[in-house]
Amino acid sequence: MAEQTQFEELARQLSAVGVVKREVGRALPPDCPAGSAAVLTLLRRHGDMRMSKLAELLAVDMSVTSRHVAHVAAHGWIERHPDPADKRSRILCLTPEGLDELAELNRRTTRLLAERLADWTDDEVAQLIRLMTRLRTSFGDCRSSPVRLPTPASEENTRTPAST
Amino acid sequence: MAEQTQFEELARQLSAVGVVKREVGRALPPDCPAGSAAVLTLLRRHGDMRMSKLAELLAVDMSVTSRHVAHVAAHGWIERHPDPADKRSRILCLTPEGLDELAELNRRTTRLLAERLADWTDDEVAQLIRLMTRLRTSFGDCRSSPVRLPTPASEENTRTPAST
DNA sequence: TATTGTTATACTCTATAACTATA
DNA sequence: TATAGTTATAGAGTATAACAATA
Repeated sequence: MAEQTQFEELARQLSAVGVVKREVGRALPPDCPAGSAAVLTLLRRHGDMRMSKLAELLAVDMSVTSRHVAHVAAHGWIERHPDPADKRSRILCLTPEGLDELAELNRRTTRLLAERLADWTDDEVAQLIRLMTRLRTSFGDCRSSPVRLPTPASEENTRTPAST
Repeated sequence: MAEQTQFEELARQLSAVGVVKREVGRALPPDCPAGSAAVLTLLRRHGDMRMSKLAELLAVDMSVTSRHVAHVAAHGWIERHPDPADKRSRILCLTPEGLDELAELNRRTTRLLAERLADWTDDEVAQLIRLMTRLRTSFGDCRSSPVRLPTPASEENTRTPAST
């Protein structure tokens, strides 16, 4: 167990990391805010899914998820198919255009981070990733669990069907 | 230099850490949102200062700083004194009530983090703090530099005058 | 009756621009 | 003319509550 002073310091770090988030956000395309980017990223990582599952992965209320998804769908980056097993549900699927947008997102964020973290070693970045993942796990965020990564090579929309 | 895949993953971690920030935010007193908490914390850490200096430490626009400061001042947690050296400026000073509020903030955030991070070692927390600090440094955030910590024992408002 | 998803409303945080007062 | 700070406005993100459709 760590000391109290450490927890105060960690709270400050959490409060202050917003400046990095904002700068990464400013690097995104103008029509793709951070919420949309998160939707696209999670859909590629976890495959097709329902709204409720996406809300769980985003760790925000489903009403928030609904708005993000509506924005992403309006741009043609995803499609909402009816769920044959439950007519209340909608299955979210990335489109080829969504994959293109995702590639552009990754280009931009990767370029920015590579520039700013040019003097970081591979191991340091890995450690930061590991500790941030663990932090989210400790706060009960299901997104921190390992997931399958679909091969981004295929531009075809061959997502697996939603599991629930 | 780290690999591209790592940067994509780091971008995801930055996007996802919001869930932790939100939960810490929910632990704050209802009349003290995160922005106010940041103002109080920085004033204690760095001592009395002008608006422009606080905006730099917060790493947000001065208009944002002005609103946070107005909220904090309305609660009596700080006072805005005229700067004899420059009539345009205002020197921000923590009040005893502000120190009390700060103590309450620290109690709450510390309790939450101690609960959630109960299985973390002292060293792990220290490493996360170190890496997050370095991350902000790499993004040019001046707040990441080491600062003097005033003795929190005294409840008297004996801040040092602003340096600029 | 419970669950899935959407919409309306409100609040926080942020940035840009216009403005006042002073340097 | 430039700078310190405030205020108005707009936009993104979030949560709660009310709602519709379905289970």
